[in-house]
Amino acid sequence: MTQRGNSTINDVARLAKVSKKTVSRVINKSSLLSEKTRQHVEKVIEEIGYVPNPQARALALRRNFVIAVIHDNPNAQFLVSVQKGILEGIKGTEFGLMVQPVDRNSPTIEKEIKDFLERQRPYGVVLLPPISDNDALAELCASYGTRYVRMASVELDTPEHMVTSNDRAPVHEAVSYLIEVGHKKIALVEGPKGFISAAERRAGYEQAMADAGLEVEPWMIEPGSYTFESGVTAGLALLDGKTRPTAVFVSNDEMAIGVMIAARRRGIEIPRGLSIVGFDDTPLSSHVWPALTTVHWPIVDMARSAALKLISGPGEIPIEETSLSSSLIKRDSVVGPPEN
Amino acid sequence: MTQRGNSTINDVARLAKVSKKTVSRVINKSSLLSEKTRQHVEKVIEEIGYVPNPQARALALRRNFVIAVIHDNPNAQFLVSVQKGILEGIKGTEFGLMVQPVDRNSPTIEKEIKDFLERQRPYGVVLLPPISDNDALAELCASYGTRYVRMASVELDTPEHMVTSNDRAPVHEAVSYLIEVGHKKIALVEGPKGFISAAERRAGYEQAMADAGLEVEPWMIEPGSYTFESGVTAGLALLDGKTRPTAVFVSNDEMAIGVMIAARRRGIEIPRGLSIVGFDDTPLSSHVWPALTTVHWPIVDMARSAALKLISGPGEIPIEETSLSSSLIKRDSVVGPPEN
DNA sequence: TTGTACGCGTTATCAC
DNA sequence: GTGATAACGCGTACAA
Repeated sequence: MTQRGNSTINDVARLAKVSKKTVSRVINKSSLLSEKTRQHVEKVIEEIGYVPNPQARALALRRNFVIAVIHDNPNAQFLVSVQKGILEGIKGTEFGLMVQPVDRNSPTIEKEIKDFLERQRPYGVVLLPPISDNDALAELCASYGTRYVRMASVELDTPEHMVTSNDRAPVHEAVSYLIEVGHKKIALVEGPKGFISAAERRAGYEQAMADAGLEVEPWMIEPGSYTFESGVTAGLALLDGKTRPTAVFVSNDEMAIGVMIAARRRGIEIPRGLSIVGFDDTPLSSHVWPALTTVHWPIVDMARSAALKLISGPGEIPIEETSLSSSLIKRDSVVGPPEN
Repeated sequence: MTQRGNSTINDVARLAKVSKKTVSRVINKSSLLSEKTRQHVEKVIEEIGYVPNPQARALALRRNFVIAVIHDNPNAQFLVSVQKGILEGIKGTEFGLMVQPVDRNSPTIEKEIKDFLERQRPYGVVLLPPISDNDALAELCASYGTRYVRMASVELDTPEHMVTSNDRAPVHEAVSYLIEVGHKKIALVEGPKGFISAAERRAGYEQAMADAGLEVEPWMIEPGSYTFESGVTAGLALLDGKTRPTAVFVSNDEMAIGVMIAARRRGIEIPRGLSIVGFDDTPLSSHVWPALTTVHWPIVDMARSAALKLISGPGEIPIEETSLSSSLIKRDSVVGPPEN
């Protein structure tokens, strides 16, 4: 088969007996063109199967059509949701999506990102949590003239550079819900130290407890790292402690599943013996037994919004997505506390 | 902050009082250079913070440094594993990874891919199942001079264009294992019609049954679509049937989790009441209760191998990854059949 | 070992 | 409306 895309704008110009610029105008749908010329040129383009070379365009325009997501996040569902959202955002445009993982704990993280930026020069990047809270990385992007948007649970930057979810309020709602159905001994499994989202979710928990006049005792709080295993560990610690909680808010779904497993190991039935609320609303959460009550986190929407912010011109502010609020999804992992 | 990467090779040449070509040689580490000149030029590069423009390079070299994964696969864990493998394969190179989803059921799938190829002109693409079995799509890539590698369960193309896993043998092993521990009424939950992997896994099942002199009766086979929900449906159908299986091989983990849920709904304990074997060995499979016995599918290795095939020159054949065989991971979802 | 001149395929300028 | 001509920034023959 003859290889496509081997003809250039010059070939078209020659065959159509017009100038390169005219062909360029046809391609870019310039309005200053006689209908006759346009049709003629389009016919030639069609005939020889010409397609513009994106690399040459990128050079001439001094920009390419690539946006990248830079992350240090091992959670598969989260990553795919983000990619889905960004792809929705750039759908119908010329943009494509690149993915670049980095190592948060590496001392060379800045160099990793630098290298990536230099090698690919994406038009824009979206920074995912937890590395999105690193100001130095954002500045690094800026120093290359690369547009960036940061996804986080707190406003860390100017609005044009941020897509923010409010984690605190929905967690407050979730914990309040536990309190409403009668729980008093409500534990918290935290996210990793240093993660903004972890701090926000903890704040929501503490606030809800305080608002209800419930004291948060030290044994009620277990550390976690957003992984399944850490959820199991935290769950076991909670269940093996002197005092047992009757309910627990777990800072993400994956850990919540871990807590469920821990409960099973101790022969505790959920939700009778322990009510659980998670955070994220990953597909997983409805695939376990019992289905997990959790906070829906609008990752896809956030990612779409981020993409739109990146590709929209400086003037045209994208319509603010108003549905970026999280909400409590009530399923089967919560009931009132056991009588006693 | 002054913006990086705004200086060009000409600036360096002028300041260093050498020619562009000499600078180019320094960048590309040509050996034909006096050490003195090299150091001098490198100093200037350092001073003005010059970094080569990748778009210009791409134009001059007539190739960019992007490889893309094209897929129509909704499974998050699978996608992320593939991305991980590819990224491992291109680590240390100049390549970056793009992601392009397409709609398998859309009549315009060829156009979608065409548009993507024209817009981005990746150096190479890896085609994931199930669309990897579409010869027309592979030819499409070839017609643009884009290198491609197809991931599948069967050799569909020449070795340079294929990364293949053998699904049949490990499924045979898995079902044989069920037979060994005493099961006779072993059901199969199939993958979607038309998927090569589904057919291969079914073949492995049937062969194992035949080898053991066990007959596969019609009620033993339930359709599925690789989704959790279809697993629940298939599981219920199996359990509500006239005859109940004592074990079931489920063609992927997600459906296997669905079958587990179905069993719970019917009050059947796993593995006592029903032994289950899955396929994939996703992290999920060890996060459920009981932990799922399953077939480990070396997706990451396959993807890495695919990337290496793409970026290696026509001469240098990459070392064949020998560890691309799947293997049975025994966990807790299988015991012998109940006595009777 | 280094430099000159030109090509890569497109867009932008500015005159016609 | 249209067309020469010059960027855009880097790589490569070929010459020196």
